[in-house]
Amino acid sequence: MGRAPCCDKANVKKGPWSPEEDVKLKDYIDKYGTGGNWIALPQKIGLKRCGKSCRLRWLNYLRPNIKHGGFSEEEDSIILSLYISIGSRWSIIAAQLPGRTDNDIKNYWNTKLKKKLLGRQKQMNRQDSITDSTENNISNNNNKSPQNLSNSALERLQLHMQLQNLQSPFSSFYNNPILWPKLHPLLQSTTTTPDQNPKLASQESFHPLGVNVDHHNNNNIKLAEINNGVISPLYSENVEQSLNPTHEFQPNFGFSQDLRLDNHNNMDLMNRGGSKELFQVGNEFELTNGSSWWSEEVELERKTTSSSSWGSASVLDQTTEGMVMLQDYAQMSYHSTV
DNA sequence: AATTTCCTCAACCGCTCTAGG
DNA sequence: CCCTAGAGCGGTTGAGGAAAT
Repeated sequence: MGRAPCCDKANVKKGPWSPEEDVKLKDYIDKYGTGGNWIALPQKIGLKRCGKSCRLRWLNYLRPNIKHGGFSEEEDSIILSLYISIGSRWSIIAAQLPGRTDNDIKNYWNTKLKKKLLGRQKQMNRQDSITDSTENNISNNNNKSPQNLSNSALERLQLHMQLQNLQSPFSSFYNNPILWPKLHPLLQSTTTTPDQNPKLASQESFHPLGVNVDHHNNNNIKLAEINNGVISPLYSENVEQSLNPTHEFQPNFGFSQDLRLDNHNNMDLMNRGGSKELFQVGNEFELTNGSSWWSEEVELERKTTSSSSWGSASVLDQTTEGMVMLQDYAQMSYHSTV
């Protein structure tokens, strides 16, 4: 029944590593490397440990250039930005922070950073009462209602809203490009900048925690930020790796099935029927159905037909908000269909 | 000073992904 | 294709220390 264990649990030591064990493991890997086989490694060096445990110990603690504790404001900002963008993909977030491990970042987020941002007096917070009721919905049913939104997505929404209101302790991050996350080198080349687009250069404010849009292209999904019209790819991966291929990615937008962003700042909303509507980023959108963005009837509506509406900050903020909700809603819809 | 509660973080668990046969 | 073993990942646990009572 079930999967065979990766090691003989009865003859394996658990719990904290002793200094002697650390030395054995580190010395061996320093000299010979892992040999590409963690499972066999503990036997080779006479450690009564599971191979997975050795791997974890090496990656999270013994590996050279590991930093522990003392997260800087810049690191906080990067973690926050990426968490809002991609959720709890700790390994991806860790890849943007040299010397940090996914485990470290995960612990730091769960124990400190999240509390710092969301506050700690849940029961006294009106928004958290919404959270609580939604959590109950999550645990009490498994229907396809958007109320099944994950805690992660809710947190991300709360964080985004707080940051929109400049209530975040990291508000300086918004005004300081130095603190903005560095893009992965592979993504940098495709970033659209104001230099490349004179129309964008005229935008005075730049909103680094903008919107993430699912960008389908040749089996790649890209999460991009739209910051006052400036499109900055944040992260990409192969759709076939990230999504179960037997389940089609079907954001339940009501009228749209797919959401695309091309290199000319155009966003395609693919209708279920195959036709598509083309919006240029910067057009006005609004969410209908009041403020209950997780409600089942949420849909996106194009407010005006103006194709050159790069307008005021308030319009752009509204656009941003709507798109954030779109993305979260799409993620939720995908999860609920699996 | 003793006890309880809270917090942190290293480590574990179980699942998915991937490569190779 | 299918199966299997190993790697990798994210969620969770629990020991130990700190803070509160």
